[in-house]
Amino acid sequence: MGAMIRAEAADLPDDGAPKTPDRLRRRASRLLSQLTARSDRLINEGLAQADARKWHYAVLASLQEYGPGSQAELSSRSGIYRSDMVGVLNELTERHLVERTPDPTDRRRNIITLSPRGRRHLRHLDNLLDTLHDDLLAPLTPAERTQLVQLLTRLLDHHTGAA
Amino acid sequence: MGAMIRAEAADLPDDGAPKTPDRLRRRASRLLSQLTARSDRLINEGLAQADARKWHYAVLASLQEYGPGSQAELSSRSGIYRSDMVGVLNELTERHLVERTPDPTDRRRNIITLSPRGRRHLRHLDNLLDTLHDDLLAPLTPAERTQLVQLLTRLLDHHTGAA
DNA sequence: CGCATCTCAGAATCACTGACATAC
DNA sequence: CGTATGTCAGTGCTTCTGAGATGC
Repeated sequence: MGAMIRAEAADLPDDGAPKTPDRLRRRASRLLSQLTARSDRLINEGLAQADARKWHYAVLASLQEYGPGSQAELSSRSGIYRSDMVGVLNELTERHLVERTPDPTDRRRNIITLSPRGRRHLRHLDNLLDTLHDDLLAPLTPAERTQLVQLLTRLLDHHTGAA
Repeated sequence: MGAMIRAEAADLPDDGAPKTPDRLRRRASRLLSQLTARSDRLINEGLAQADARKWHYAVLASLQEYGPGSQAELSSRSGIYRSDMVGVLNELTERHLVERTPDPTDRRRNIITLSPRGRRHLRHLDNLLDTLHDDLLAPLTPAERTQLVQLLTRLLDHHTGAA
């Protein structure tokens, strides 16, 4: 039976003896990817109930914060690839959340603007994401949450700036 | 030009005015997934130079810490799906890092054991991962690193236990 | 019989690349 | 001319599902 094998295993935790017990669970890279898997699922499922995806939010929020822009500009703002932006904007225009109009001063470009309906939708998504993050960060105190955000921000800035 | 559009945007940061400026960058879920993308690439590329992948490490380390076990047991220990464990173990046995022998007491099972060569390889991977994590966590002090690990651990435990 | 184990085949998703036409 | 833009097609990887064969 499995129980027997497991019992044997407990008796023979190996000779080479890991320098740090439990090191598998404590590797930051593993914690990050496992937690992110959970987080992504939580966020995706939550947003799906509002007929949205996380890239929708990224684009809408960046439009509200920085104003209208070309698709290439939206790409660098939100971190989506130029090639994937096309599909996201197709979905957003289908839902009449943004408008995609040709730039008269540069006919290669489209100017993307947030529609009134998009603005309303964004408010909805923002509230939705607030509650989803409450769930995601449930075990942490407010102080710990801001600390986590700070630590992650510093790491991300370091790796996006340096690379 | 793009500069013009961007200047206009700065003048019209929008009426609805986001409750929290910069909220896009501060969403924990976004920080997590973006940082994890960087982290995963860093770790994968580093391990590739040792002809390894992160699942190799997970399996080898769990074998050293908890001793031999069936494939199903290794699955739950390391978080890999049973169906994907097959391929990982194929790679590890090809490299003679583990041995896969049928369980005499239950002929459905294989018992996986760490080979001497696997033990040596694991030591190598552990050192490699130490330096990779030094790079990953470079901007943080030792105290901050352990704090990050603690916060992430608590979050992960909460979401694996509850679900 | 129901259940567990190992295995394989394939779906679904995502980050990412390459190439093209058009316009600057 | 070299470069930027929007678009589309397709790769590679990973997570995850489903089903079959064998043995309990």
